[in-house]
Amino acid sequence: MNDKATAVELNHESRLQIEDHQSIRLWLRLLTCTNMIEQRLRARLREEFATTLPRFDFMAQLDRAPDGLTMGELSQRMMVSGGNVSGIANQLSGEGLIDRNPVPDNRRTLCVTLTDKGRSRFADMAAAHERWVVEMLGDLSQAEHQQIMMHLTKLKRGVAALES
Amino acid sequence: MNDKATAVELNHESRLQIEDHQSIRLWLRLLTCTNMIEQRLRARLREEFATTLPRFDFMAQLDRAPDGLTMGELSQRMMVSGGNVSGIANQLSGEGLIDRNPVPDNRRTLCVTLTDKGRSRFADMAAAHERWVVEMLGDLSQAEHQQIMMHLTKLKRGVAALES
DNA sequence: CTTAAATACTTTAAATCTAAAATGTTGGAC
DNA sequence: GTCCAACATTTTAGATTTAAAGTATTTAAG
Repeated sequence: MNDKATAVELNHESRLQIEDHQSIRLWLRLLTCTNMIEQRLRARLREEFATTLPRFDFMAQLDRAPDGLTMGELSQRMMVSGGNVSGIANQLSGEGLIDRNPVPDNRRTLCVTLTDKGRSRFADMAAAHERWVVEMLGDLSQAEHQQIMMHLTKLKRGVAALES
Repeated sequence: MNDKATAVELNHESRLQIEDHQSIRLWLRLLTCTNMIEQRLRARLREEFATTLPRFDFMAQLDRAPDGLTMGELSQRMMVSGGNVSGIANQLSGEGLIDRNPVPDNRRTLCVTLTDKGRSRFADMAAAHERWVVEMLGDLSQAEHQQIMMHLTKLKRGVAALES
């Protein structure tokens, strides 16, 4: 990338026409920010840990849930389809990073947990991941953090409250 | 989806442990908001226009650039890989929605424009798309809009300014 | 002029993702 | 108890995505 200033201009919200509405602008700005961060995290995970964002996300969800999660819970939390979760679970299970445990009272359900190996592997990645995120969001002050959080919370509630 | 309140809780930032840092929380909240909006837009585009978000985005970029865009410009603005843009261009070209014009001075370059059919098709989708976005972001006041925009602008600059 | 590096784009291979169908399980109505 | 709808997951088929390799063109250095 030759010219950073140019690169910044050449994404979603560039050259919006004046009559484009404010909501659209806000949505495109949100999308651009998320994409920029996501692409950097994706590249770093690949370069430094030879893994992918969905695999990292899968393990992150499990790390936050010491009692394990069902496949359905993982699907909801990762906001991806169930079939997708099955595929990633096959990989991680094959590599000995997770266990899929039967649940006594319900033979339909699987409870997924990190193995010791998985938890230790994730710990390394999580520390780096946090450094990267802090590096990217570090320009914002504590107060700004809180304001954006507040606004995004309201936004999220509003979207979630819509029907369908 | 049975219980909206439950669904809202069961995504990326749920059950974060106390020691998780604020930047991570903010990033996950950003990701959740974007994903929620993106999934709704994706579903609506499929249901009502039998198209996909990347195809819509491709046409939106062209609609905003009356003189056309090269494949490389499209790739940068859409923030996706070049190969991806090639594939979508093949589809849209096959459906007569775009033209790929040679550029006199540079035989490597293609200048992509919307056809009349493409521009008219896009106009319908854009109107609906804008309604959907306004519906989702409508809870926020004018002042809140401006504040979030300001913050996201700062965030975007900060991320873009990082090396690599 | 010749060659090599850079550029613009396409192709390829592999992973991811989705929606929908299929499989197996559970629970309640009757 | 039987049946049927709901549920949890996997499988399938197809589209999308990416990174990297490949092709063709341009630029510029020697």
